[in-house]
Formats: sequence, C-alpha cells, structure tokens
Amino acid sequence: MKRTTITDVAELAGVSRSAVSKVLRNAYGISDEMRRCVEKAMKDLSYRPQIAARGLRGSTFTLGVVMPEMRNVFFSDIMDGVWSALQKTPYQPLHAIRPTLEATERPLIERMCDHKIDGFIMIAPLLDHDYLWQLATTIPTVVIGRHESGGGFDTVNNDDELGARLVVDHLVEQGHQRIGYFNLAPPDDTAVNPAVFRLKGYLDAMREKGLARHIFVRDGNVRAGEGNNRLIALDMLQGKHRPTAIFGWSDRVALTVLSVANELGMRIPEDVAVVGYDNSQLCDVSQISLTSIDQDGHLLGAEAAELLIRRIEGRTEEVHFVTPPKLVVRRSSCLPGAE
Amino acid sequence: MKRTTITDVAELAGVSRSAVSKVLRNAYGISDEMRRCVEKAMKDLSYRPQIAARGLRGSTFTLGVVMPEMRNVFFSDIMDGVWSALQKTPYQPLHAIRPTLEATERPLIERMCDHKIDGFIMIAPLLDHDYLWQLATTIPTVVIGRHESGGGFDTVNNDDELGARLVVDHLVEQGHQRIGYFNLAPPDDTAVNPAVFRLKGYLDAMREKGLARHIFVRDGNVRAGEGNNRLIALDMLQGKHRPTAIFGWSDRVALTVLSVANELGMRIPEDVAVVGYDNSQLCDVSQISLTSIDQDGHLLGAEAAELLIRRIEGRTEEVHFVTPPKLVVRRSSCLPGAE
DNA sequence: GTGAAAGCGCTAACAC
DNA sequence: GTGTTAGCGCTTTCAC
Repeated sequence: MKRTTITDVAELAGVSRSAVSKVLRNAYGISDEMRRCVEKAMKDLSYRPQIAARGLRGSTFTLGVVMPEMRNVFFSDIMDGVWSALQKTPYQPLHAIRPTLEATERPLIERMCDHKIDGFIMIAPLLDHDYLWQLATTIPTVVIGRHESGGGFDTVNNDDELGARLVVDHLVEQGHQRIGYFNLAPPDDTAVNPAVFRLKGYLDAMREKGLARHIFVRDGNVRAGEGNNRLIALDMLQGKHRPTAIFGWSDRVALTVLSVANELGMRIPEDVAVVGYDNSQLCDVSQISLTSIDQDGHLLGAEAAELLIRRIEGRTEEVHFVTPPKLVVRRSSCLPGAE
Repeated sequence: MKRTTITDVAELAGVSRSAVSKVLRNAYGISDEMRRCVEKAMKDLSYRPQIAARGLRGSTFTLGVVMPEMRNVFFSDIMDGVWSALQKTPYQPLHAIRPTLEATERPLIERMCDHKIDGFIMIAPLLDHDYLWQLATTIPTVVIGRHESGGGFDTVNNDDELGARLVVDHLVEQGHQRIGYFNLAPPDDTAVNPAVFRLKGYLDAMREKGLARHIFVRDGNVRAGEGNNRLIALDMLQGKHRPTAIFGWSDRVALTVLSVANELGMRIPEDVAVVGYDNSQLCDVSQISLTSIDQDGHLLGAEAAELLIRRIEGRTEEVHFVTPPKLVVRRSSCLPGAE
C-alpha cells in the first residue's frame, strides 16, 4: 500500500507532473479546464503532497513556534491568537518546547530548520544576541516578548514599562508605600527580557511617586526553578522592612507569593497585597482572585502570525508592535467595596 | 551563503558521498580511519544533515507529540517524562496542538506525517476508531490516556478505575455518603476515555460501599468549554440533594468546582469536599490545596517514549502499560488533624 | 499553455 | 571497505 504521489495524479488526469505541480502551487500557466481536471484527480485519489519532498525546493507552509516551557498557561492565550490568524491561510504551526530550564532553544530551532519550515515565531527565547541576529538573516522570524531591534526580525511586545507603572499607581492608590518587585533576572547580560522593562517601569514610577526609599527588588532566575521562587517569596514576606504589597513580574511568581503568604498565615490583601502580570486564566479562580495586567495574549499571537506571513512574503523592514497593558483589579490587591 | 551539504563534506574529506552518509547513519562498512576523517570534515564545516531530504528515503529521528490543548498543565508532567526518556537517543520531539475545542487532531497528524516524522505519541486524541487503527498500520504510534487494544498501537494509561475507587474510599472514610462525580462525556460513542473508566470505578465503589442510592453524576463535554463547566458545577452545588463531596474527573474541573463553591460562599471541605485527578502542580497552591490522584505523569511520558522507540525499531506486538494511581490528600477533602 | 528534464540533499542497492 | 548509481517526491527552468 503505497502513498499517492504526484505521478499518480498526473497519470489519472492524463497530464504531466509539472502540470499537477503548478495546480498545487496555483502557479501561472494552466488552463481552467486542465486545472479542474487535475483537481478532480487529486480529490479522487485523496492526494496530499509530501511536505518533506516539497521543502527540498519550495515552501512547506509550516511555521515553527518555539516556546520556553509548557507550564505557563499564558502562552495558550498567545497561541489562540496565532491560530485565529492562521485560520484562513495555508500555514500551520508546529511547536518545539525547551525541555529543561538549563536547555537553550537552539537545538529545537536547528531541528525545525532542518525540517525546512518557512518561518519562526519565538516566545521569549533564551538565545544569545549573535545567534538570533544571524538566524534571522537566514529565515523569517518574529519574536514575542523580547525587546530588541535592528536584528532583522520583528518583535511583538506588551508595553511592559507602562504596565508596571499601572500596577504601582494602583497600589499607591490603595494606600501602599512599601511596594516590592519580584523580578526575573535573565542569565544573559543583554537586557531584552520583559521583566527587566517592568523593573524599569516600577523603578521610575516609585521615584516619581516619591517612594524611592521604599524601592525593594528581589531577583528570581530563569534557570532556578520553582523551589527557588518559594525561597525568594519567603524572603520578601518575612524581612524586617517587608513590603506591604508585592508585584510579581508574572502571574506564576505572584501565585507563588500568594501560596507562601497563605502558608505563613498572612491575609490577602490585608497583610500583603499581591499583583501579577499576564492576567492568565488562573487569576479568575475565586480562591486566587489575583490582580494582574492583561497584555492581550490573543493580540500578541495574532499580530506575530500576521507579521511573520508578511515577512515570508517578502517584507524586509522591521516592525515592532506594542500592545497596551490593562490593569484588572481583583481581591488580591483590593477588598470588594474598598475602591 | 549556501548551506553545507553532504557533497561539501565528501569533497573536503576526499571520499564519496555515500561514505559520508554511512558515517552519518553509523552504517556498516567504514574503516576507522575514514570515519575519523569524515567526522573531522563534518565538524570543520559544522555540517548538519537536512532532515527533510533525509526523510525522503530514511528516518528523520523526529517524533510527533500530539496534544489536545495547552492549558492542561498535567501534560507538562508527561512531557518531562518524554524528554528524559529521549535524552540519550537521537530522537527529538515536535509538538502539534489542537487549535480549538471543535477541531480534531487529524489535520495535525497528517501535517506531521507529510513532514515524515518517525512516530507518534498522542495524548488522549479525539479521533474515530477507524482512522486511528488505520493510521497505526502506517506509522508507529503510542497513545497516552485512551483505553483501547487491538489497534496495532501501544497504550500507556493510569489505572483509572482503581484511582476512582481510591477517591471514593477516602471520601467515605471522611464520613461522606452523597458523593458526586463530575464526568467528562466524550462526543464519540466508543468509551475509550479515562474519564469513563473513572466513572466505572466510581460507580462500582459506590455500589460496593452500599451507597448506590447516592450515586450522582453530571456530564461535562469535551467540546463545551469552561463556561459550561461552571454551569455544571453550579448545578451540582445547588441542587436539592446536592452531594457533600464532589469528585472531578480532572483537576481542571475540580478547580472550577472549587471556584464556584467559593463564590457561593461555601466552605471547603466543611460544606463541600472536592477531589480532583492528575495531581497537577496547581493542587499544591496553598489557597487551592486540592486532594487529587497522582497518576505519575513523568512515568506515563517516559514509558510512552520508550515504547515508541522500540516500536520504531521493529516491535509489532502490542504493549499496554498501566501506572498505579496514588491518592494525595490535601485540605480540600480533609481538614488538618481530621484524619 | 504544456511537458521534458534537471535538480533539491540525502539514502540504499549493488558493483567493484 | 569503498564508490557508483539510481532513486525518494516534489519544484523549476526552459524548450516547444
């Protein structure tokens, strides 16, 4: 039982293989009648071109989506956007996920290149500058969640600085002064990470509010894992001059803070207010009810997909798209009726 | 700037292309000296074989992992197992994820086949019987979370019936009689879904405990989404003869029950006890503290990966691996000191 | 508008 | 052991 090939279709339709190929690619130089005839043959044989063979010369219409992990449910929102943008196109996404905290996405990327995909959407990749810039000259690339320009690829980001400002403003309105920031320290020195931009927004806002003396920052590490985050949370919650409000660079660390605070018997938000970033679905769970910043994952993903397609189609100038952050207040920072 | 090909390597090493190919595949018939020479050339040119071309004749060493969604964090545990099993092998996973609730994994599967992957690991795929059985004759396949045999593929499952029994036993020990089950009704009539096996375990256990008259089951639907789950939870929590304990077929629905119960002002576990299934990381969040069944996702994934490799290497008889469930008691079903 | 023919980069028989 | 040769299934010139 062999698979149907382009030759089978050509024979059934009584035309040449190149004719079939042209129909397949909507290429120029085929009469309507021949097109119909070939299409019928393809249908009758339920023919599907073999992408691997096709990729040897032309395009595969497969996009590589590279993600740093699977546990961050916010990425699902992004993917929803990607899928909806790809809906009416011939492109289909395939995913590669970084297997461990220690790994880089580099082997994943190479594997996908070797499969001849048409382009990349990467979410906050842990790649050194040179490699990424070099890669982007070879294959169309759009990066989500990395602040960088000039590398020959597009970026799609939330306005992280503004988002952080919104959080500080909100907490100050709630009467807080000692506001701490649970930061993410990337292992590389190039500060392209969203968390670093949120840090900047936090610092600026604190200074502008005259709260410079209450600035309080602790660094998590990309590579350190969940256990380490718990230790940092403990440290932030138990110190002498402990903050009355903690702003986590992502919902995931905010959730850790919530959990640890609860274990310490602290009430939320009375003893400590907590705010996250991403507005992932978890925030809505009643027991959690986490105030967070919505960065519109759907839009991030949809825009990334559309930019990538345009780039594949030939655009070369860089586009750097930014989505507006939106504060979503919940009980973790504000008791009902308190605002 | 062209990519290095096998010809470049052959020229630099001063041998034939087939010699290089043999070194690449560790094939028989190469002298040690030639091997060293070729390897040096490959290294000097930092040569990477193009998988697409390779796939046209031989294997790609890429495995397709097909998942029904991204929001279920339990799948991360499974993937951790897959990755660790693949660590020391030449195989690398690529993922395809069902884009919407309405979709089937069929287009994803076909796309991966067309990219010439070597085999499939599927997590609880929503596929009709005939298609899956047919596919398995074509390409090595291992399915996680689907109870089925005779189809020419291996399965890896948790002992879902036993898991459900453990839950009922535990809740009865806690003094509950009116124990409800939040079931998942798959859209197909073939009852291969783990939730259905958990249902069976629940029903049997209830009958054996003499609680047949308290049997209380509500069906969610794979295709209905989260909003619908909330309605079902509301219904279960508010009815006249409402259960005092609710067992959800997965952590995700149990979480919905927890959330809705909290919104209704119910105390947990005093007013209603809740138990989930999967023991996903969320269960550990202090505010949630959800009793659950650990089905050892890591083992499920690792076993699936190993079975797949053996199958690719030629095994044909079916293997049906089952992992033992383990009850993890937390506050959602049992106050501290109450046991 | 159509098809013959030459690749794409690799594998696999099969001579030598 | 080693190299030659003929594909794998498709795309892409380029005559006609």
